Amino acid sequence: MAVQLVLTLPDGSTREVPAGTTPRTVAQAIGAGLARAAVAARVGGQIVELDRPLAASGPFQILTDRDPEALGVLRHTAAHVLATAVRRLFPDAGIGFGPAIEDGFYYDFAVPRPFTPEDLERIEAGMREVVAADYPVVREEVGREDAARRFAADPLKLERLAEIGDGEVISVYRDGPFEDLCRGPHVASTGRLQHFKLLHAAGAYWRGDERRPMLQRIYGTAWFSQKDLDAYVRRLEEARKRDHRLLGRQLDLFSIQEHVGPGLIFWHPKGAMLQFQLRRFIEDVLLARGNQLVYTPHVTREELFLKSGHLPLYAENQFPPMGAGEGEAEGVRYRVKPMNCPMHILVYAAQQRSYRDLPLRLTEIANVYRNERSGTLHGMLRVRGLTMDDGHIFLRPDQIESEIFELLDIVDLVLGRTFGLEYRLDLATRPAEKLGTDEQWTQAEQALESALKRRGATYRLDAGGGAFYGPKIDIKFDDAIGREWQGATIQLDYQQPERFALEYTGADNQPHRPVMIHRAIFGTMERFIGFLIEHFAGAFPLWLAPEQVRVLPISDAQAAPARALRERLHAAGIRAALDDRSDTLNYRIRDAELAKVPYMAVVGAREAQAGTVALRVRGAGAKQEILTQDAFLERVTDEVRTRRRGP
RNA sequence: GCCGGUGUAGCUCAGCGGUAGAGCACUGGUUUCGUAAACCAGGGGUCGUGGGUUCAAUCCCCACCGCCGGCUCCA
Repeated sequence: MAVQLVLTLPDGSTREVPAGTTPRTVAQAIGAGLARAAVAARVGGQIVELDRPLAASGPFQILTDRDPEALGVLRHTAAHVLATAVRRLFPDAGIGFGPAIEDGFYYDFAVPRPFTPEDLERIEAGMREVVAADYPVVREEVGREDAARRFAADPLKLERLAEIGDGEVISVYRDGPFEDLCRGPHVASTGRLQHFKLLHAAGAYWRGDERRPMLQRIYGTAWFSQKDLDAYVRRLEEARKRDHRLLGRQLDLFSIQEHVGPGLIFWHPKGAMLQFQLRRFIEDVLLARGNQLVYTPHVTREELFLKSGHLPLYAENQFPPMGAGEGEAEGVRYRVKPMNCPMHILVYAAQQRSYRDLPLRLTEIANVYRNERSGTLHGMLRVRGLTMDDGHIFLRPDQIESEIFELLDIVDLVLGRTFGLEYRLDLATRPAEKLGTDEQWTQAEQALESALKRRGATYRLDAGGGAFYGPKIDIKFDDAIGREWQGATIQLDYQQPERFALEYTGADNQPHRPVMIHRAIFGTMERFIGFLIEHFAGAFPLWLAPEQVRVLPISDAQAAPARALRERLHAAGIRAALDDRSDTLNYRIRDAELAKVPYMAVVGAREAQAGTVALRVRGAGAKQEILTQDAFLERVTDEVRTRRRGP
């Protein structure tokens, strides 16, 4: 007589089954429809395949093709199907890892030559054969020696096997001819995979370690329906249209000139206007909150960065020394600065500081240069010449929490309340290699955490992700294609005040060492504006738009009144252009729409007569609105002043 | 930096071992127009750079540079 298990279903009801019953049987007992839609099951907290015998009582849920977790299971199997096909075509291919990832899956292979696009086509066709064969995906638990025998020809798998602890289950999944060391779970058979597509191949270091061999990774995507697959492909296409590199050219915002150098941005007038508006905005915000502007040199004697500790540690990311002769000017080696912190420290240290001066908040929108590795450059999102909105705050340890709280508020004011952006907060704590005492770290981490909690912010814990000099809060966002980038950052630093022997005189008339916070709200103008371009798809809110209004006379007869309207707008501080070219109105409207100008003010005979404008709003199509010039001016200036997000 | 792909006019792209083409953009002219492309004409390219093979290279080979997709790294 088997032991009876009690399963608690999601609706709260319970069901008694003998131990060893499979989820599939339970699903069938609940209903034939559910059994058909079933992909996997959640038992306790764990997702298992449908044919895994149940061993314990507890919460139980059948996952169908409507549960997001089920998609992960399907994609994981898709990775195995991929490996099955690759092994068939390339029997000697070594296998690495093949997980499900967001929107798809990949598998890494050790092969003597990289896959070609033609290989991918053959492999995808091979996958369709594996699907058509509808191999059951069979789980087997094996002993260590058995596993070692099975994967004797796969050194990468053996490496993984050696890491599995003695108490842990070693499981193997087989579909047809292919066997993989794998934790699972999987769908019941390869036939379940129908709607998939291989996307591309790329090199990837084994275990993400650049000292280890490079494997060939094949990426793919898989969905439960053709409709979902099509929607995904469309989503990728839409995302590509928002790419800031494409829009940057189409809207004439910026360029990168090959003969000047990669990663160096030319801000064209329209892009420069974006940056100008953002600078004004952030400087206003910071000045209103007790920051002081400074300007500091772009180059320095190299010793400064030796003292700060950047050299030689950071040398790989710095441009080499400059000057006459062998990297020297008058016998001294100069470097262009990759960071501003030592500069701001010198401003702090230029006079004696009292505890009454703290927090001392120095801020500078500064250009710095970093010799980023060539393969990492990416439009404006990753550059070599960066314009940081960089600030350094010098304070007493007891001021940390309130200052962090204040900084988080500025971040939310700028990113959240002004732009309506979604961003994530990561609390990065002490790494293995660190400087400073454990007490300092504990105090610092607690200060960051309690500031986050006091704000009611949700954040992820990035354990061990802190800098060697202190913990930090990183603010991250996604670009159009879904890649994650770091924008704002708030970092505590105990190290540099130490290295530069910074002091302030306390109320006790004794010298004390201040703590330092590095902070950036936008991060860099390049990355932030690149991100904004993608976020708004180039259709910037009025206050940011390089060109806010375009005045369009219907014919030459309205040239004078149209010009007068443009002058009125200029006088009101509005960036207005006049398009009185001899092209048709339709042509000029199309031109303005493509340039993503927020407002088109059309002036025909009727409007010229009545002192009105026929207003066309970007993206609103032919819907138009007739209003007086006064009303129009008021509306526009009001929207600019309040930094409204529209139109 | 590493792996793969790629580079033809300002942009998007076609082409091919016999020294280059389209659309858009630009310039000139005609058109004066009521909400997403009027018409006609014209100018514009050392085919990324440097070597090599060849009677002849934009095309084939090599190297370098840039770009794209990943990996690694980071604001």
